[in-house]
Amino acid sequence: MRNNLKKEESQLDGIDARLIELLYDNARTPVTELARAVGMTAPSVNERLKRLEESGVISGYRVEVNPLVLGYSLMAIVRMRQLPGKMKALEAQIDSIAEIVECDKVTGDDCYIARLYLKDISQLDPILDSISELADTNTAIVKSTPVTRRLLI
Amino acid sequence: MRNNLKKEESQLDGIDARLIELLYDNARTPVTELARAVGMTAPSVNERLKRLEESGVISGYRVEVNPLVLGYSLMAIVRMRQLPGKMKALEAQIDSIAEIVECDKVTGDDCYIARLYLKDISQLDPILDSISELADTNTAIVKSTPVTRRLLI
DNA sequence: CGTGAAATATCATAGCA
DNA sequence: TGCTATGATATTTCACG
Repeated sequence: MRNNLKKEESQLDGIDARLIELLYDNARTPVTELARAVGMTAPSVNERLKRLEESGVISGYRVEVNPLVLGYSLMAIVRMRQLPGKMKALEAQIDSIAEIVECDKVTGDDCYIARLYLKDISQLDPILDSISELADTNTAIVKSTPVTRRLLI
Repeated sequence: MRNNLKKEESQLDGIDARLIELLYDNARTPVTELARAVGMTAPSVNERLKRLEESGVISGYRVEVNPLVLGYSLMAIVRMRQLPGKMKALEAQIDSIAEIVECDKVTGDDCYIARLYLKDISQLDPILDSISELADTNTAIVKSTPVTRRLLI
């Protein structure tokens, strides 16, 4: 994985866009099948994928795991505002909590917004307690997901 | 993709967990290479993957695209509270905005929390305007991402 | 950037432990 | 559940337009 990410917009042609859509649907689709779908040969598709990877457009291929099936029946979104002088400690604490799968630092009154999976609601309190000396928190439980993470190209 | 998702926790053995980690790192890793990594033969790994897919633990394999390289230089998190009687219209509007790549409906004062990509800051106002008759909004710009979406198993 | 062809590697299935 | 064996596919490289 190279590091020559372009900051400027690298526009995709129709075929690259289609390849990415197909790989978003199933990242393990064989190159030959991708080639059939876009009306090209396997080697050309292979080269296109290499270019997309090396230019940084494609940053990876990831398996997607269903947290529900693993017993994580709740998702929560926790907004945090660190207490004075506690920023680094808060970030370390956030990083150490495995149930936090994502966290952004943002402008505005809330400083951090994190996404959290829980096996049941009783897990929430200990986790929030472990943060309470570092930040004020505000927790929302996810009831449904009108837009599931989707592709933007 | 079958639909026999188990609601109860289906615990992974060490090998399944390792396979998922390897596929989280690179979902296109050939089965033979996975097999080498876990000290098994390709057919057995293949069967394990099938089982993980059919039990719903693995819900898919997705390409990951770097929005920065495509010119989306800003990420924002928008919290929304729908105005009376506008819930369905708001959900439809949210769904129609391609830049919103994710949206959750949550408990609490904010009803919806969405993640948004922007090519530049001037794109923000038109998008918020298109929502303003359906919901009150509160927007935070992402400054950094202390925890990038990570695997929970 | 694309192709065809050939060498190498991988996948899928079936039969057995 | 796992392994070996095997035929069918897929990937990769290269010479060439």
